[in-house]
Amino acid sequence: MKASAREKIIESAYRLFYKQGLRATQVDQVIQESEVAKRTFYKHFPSKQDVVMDALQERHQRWMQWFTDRVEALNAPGKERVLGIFDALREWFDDPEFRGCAFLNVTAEIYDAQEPERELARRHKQDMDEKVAQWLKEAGVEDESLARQIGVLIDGAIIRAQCFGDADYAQTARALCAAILRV
Amino acid sequence: MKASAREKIIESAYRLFYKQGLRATQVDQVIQESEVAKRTFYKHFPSKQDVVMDALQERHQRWMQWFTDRVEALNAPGKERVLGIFDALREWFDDPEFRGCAFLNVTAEIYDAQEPERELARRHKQDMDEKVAQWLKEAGVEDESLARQIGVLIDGAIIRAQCFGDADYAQTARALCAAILRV
DNA sequence: GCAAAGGTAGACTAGTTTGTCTACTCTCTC
DNA sequence: GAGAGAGTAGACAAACTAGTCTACCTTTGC
Repeated sequence: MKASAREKIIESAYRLFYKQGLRATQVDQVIQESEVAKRTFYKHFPSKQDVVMDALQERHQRWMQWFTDRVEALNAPGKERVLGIFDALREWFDDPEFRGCAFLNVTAEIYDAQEPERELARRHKQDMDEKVAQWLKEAGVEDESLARQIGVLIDGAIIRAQCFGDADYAQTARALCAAILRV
Repeated sequence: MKASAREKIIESAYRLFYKQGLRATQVDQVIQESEVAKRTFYKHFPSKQDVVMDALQERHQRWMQWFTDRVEALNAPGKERVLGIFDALREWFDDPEFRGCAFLNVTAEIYDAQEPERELARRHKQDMDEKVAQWLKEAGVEDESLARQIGVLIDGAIIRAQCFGDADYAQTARALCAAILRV
């Protein structure tokens, strides 16, 4: 069952855009790595931005899936599940491929907040926050401002882990989270 | 007292690199905005990276100065001064020119952690953390892990404010900080 | 068995971007 | 008043990058 050209392109784009960033990755590089003809590439994606958007959508879906699965797989009850977020993050930070949150990177790279990539980044964070809010609710936490606070903790931990290459920031944020949950 | 060509270049580079990012800003744009001859530019800065590094150094110095001054100007005692960090941040977030932390942006844009720009970004955060640690010490807080936690809060607030264009994240992080300081 | 859909190799175009170079001017200081 | 130091205008070279195009091949469903 061979992968279609489109799938191969998305796969390479997914990898390269995350690894190197949007601007630093050339269309030719994506074409080379996906082992596809230039013509074929442009048949599927009329412009670079098209492949960027598709790769980001893919990233969003896969990341949310991983995040949800990983946290729920810990099978921890109530507030412990919320703390489990940071155990999942730690695993991510330890991955040698880890290079921060693709969407925070996009936010830093694209300066115009109106661009569709930026819009997607906001939606990604919103979806993440909603998942957190759901877990909080399931844990019996009423205070709705907590999801927002935990959002700050998650992104703070991600950016610090990326900046310093220090996975322990997951633990740092976990301790903060435990404090506000009064666990 | 006219500004020297070098000063004009640094000033434009400082502004443009922060506003648009490193890769998105062309040397020609810096030259145009600084109203300097191309020849003059290359006499002072043999390559783009040279002007990038100098502009980032400038940014680091000015930001640290602003941060220190602003927090200390609040003239709040003890732990209140530490909380004042987030009041200062709020003012920054409200600035229409605000586009996140230049050094977190660099971290996202430059994927090779060995590059000198990335090294400078780490030093910037370290200097910031040291300042926070100093204020904590002056507030009589013994726990040394707190500076690290507050670092996460600061960067989490910055990145969220940037992503969503929502200055209220300063308040969100402030509340978290108050919780761990038990104020 | 054939038409349509999907894929291929890679030359080529047009525009951009970094950096070089020539030839010249202005303004101090000794 | 002459030479040094700093600056100017902008043409030019070289490399890179997004996207186009021609001509051809391979698989698959009917």
